[in-house]
Amino acid sequence: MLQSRRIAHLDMDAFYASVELLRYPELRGQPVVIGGGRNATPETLPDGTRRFQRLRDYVGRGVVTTSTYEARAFGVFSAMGMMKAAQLAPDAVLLPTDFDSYRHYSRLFKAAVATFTTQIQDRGIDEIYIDLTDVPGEPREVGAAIRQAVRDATGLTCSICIAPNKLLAKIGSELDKPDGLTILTPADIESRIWPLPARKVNGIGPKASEKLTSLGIDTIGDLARAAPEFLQTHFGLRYATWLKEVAHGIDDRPVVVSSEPKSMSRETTFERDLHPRDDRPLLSETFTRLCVRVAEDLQRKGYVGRTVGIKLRFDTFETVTRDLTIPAATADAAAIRRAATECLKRVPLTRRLRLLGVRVSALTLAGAQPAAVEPFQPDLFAAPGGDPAEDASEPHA
DNA sequence: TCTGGGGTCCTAGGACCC
DNA sequence: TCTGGGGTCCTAGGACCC
Repeated sequence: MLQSRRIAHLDMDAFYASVELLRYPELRGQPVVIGGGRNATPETLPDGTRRFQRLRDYVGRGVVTTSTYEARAFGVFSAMGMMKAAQLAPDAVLLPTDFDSYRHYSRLFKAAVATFTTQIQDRGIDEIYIDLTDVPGEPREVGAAIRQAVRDATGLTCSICIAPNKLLAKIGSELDKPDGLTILTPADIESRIWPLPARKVNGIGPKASEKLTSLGIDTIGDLARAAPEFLQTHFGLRYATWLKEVAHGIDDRPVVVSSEPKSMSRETTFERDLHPRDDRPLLSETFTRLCVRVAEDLQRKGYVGRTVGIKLRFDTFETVTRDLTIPAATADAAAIRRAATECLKRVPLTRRLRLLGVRVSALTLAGAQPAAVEPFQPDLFAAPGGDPAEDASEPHA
């Protein structure tokens, strides 16, 4: 029996928007939306006041990255198209994303938490899991101390849940958001977890929750009460088993302190859909630029990769990928472009393109001596033309 | 008034090997 | 003149997350 664990999930409150409010305190209390990119940078007037762009002035294909709680009151949430958000909250202030700033504050809050323990799992720029099992003190006191340390280091608030595992900690950190501290024990599952929509479980996304709803399963409690055979019929054994476990708050996944990247990619959505023939020069230039950027990312981080892939999205939003594994891992832009071009040849290019992407996966550390490109095989010494048995096994014409 | 960009993990079929 | 079966790699697509 595994020793009972104490796992925290820490989630920064409206992180990007809150960082922007540190820079522009005069926006506090207003609906503010981050996203869209291009040219939403505020203008500073001669008298020192700033003029902000409003959401109503936005034109383009961007989506909302984050919004303040005031903007959310208008129904503006992450991943919503900006044009739609502008309909809902035309007077909201629009700010461009500034990842450098967010990364800066991300490092600050993670460093603050690291003074308590090294058992931290990164979950992106604004959230972490923390294994507090070996950190002394009552959960509520430890949680309060961490939140205070984060606030002292950044001026920002976060929400924390401390629970027996990552599943419950993740669900729980949302329960008293923003600026919340939640403690969950197994005894709280029925009262606090079961009433929640199944969608709140990390791993049950839009597709699965829609299917569950169509089967009459709305809440996590419904899931707990559903017959295992019923779930298995509709979701397969593996997923059904997992659904049952999460409904009962069971999750043994460890807090993973470090991990190696598996892939690196760059992609871009065009401002207008591009035609493979008419816009060929622009497409070609973009293609090269994406290869160069992926190569730079690999080199900067010290990785090489063996599998090169492309991603195309057509004007219909249909998306296709192709990839190719090459003999030797590389971080060279030209080599990546050559392989990506081979991939491109395997896609019929007739429709207009909305998006183009380049990815390198099967990564290894660049410093590491590569495994022999071709594993040594006695067959290598066979006569050209390969295995003689091959001809013998050829079917009769 | 359509839907960003950077990732991870899973599934499934075919090739190929033993 | 019969079609087993396990393991691994490669490829494509899709769900999901932040």
